[in-house]
Amino acid sequence: MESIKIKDLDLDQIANSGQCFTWEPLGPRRYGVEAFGHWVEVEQNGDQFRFSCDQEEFDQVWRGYFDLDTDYGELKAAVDPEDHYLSQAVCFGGGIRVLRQDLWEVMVSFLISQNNNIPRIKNSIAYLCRSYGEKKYRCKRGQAFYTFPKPDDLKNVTEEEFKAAGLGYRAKYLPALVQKAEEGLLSRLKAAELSDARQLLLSSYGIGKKVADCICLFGLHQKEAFPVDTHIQKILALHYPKGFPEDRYPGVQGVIQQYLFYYHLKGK
DNA sequence: AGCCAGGAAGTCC
DNA sequence: GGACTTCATGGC
Repeated sequence: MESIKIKDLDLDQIANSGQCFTWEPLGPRRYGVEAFGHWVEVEQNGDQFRFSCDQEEFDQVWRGYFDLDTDYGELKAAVDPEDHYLSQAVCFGGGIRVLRQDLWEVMVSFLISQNNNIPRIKNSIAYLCRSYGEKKYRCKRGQAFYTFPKPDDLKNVTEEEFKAAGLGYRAKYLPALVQKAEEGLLSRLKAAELSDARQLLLSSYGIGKKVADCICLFGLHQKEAFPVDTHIQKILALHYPKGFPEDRYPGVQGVIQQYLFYYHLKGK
């Protein structure tokens, strides 16, 4: 595919934003990305991007995955200019978008993420993909890649086997989630309102408020979800002692949350 | 070496 | 319903 211009997208920022864990760094501003059984290599040069796929796959898979039909410039322009911390955060991480990832992959990834660090989460997920995902090839005679295992691929995996992925005490949560997926949890989540989706998730073993909100935001693309993790807690305590003014950003709180999170994670 | 990690369940009161 | 403890273990 020929080079295309995309605004408000920075691959390095997204790769390090803690919302996706399987991007493979291939070089400067260049990543291999797997989603929905497809593989693509993307390279960035300023606001110019090269996708290794053809136009049809781009329109069918990657335009949606990178959320390219959403205008993030408009959203950023609505940030309160008197909110200096948020303004700096947006300036620092303005190339972050909320990806439209696979729901099941997000559920498992963030179930694993609790009280965990991002490099370790990536290692665990890579292990799960290698062990239980489908092996595919980037192109004819190309290098192999592994898809994220589906619920069916995991239904006979024991807690002990999950521990081999380095999940620690989180391993016991996974068989329970697989079971719920087999019982149709995913389709119910997709059909639910945000508050109902949250409740459904909260009733799953090992999923609490923060993980539920992450799944709503990253897996269901409910951008009003505002996950509060350790980083956001520290930001709130320091910069928003009266609480963050979520009301000012109706429907896009989750995107704002991402700017704040990334700034605290990678900025100073 | 020791602290921390995109927290949640269990156990008190 | 809140505060406090426990939970595995790799990364840095």
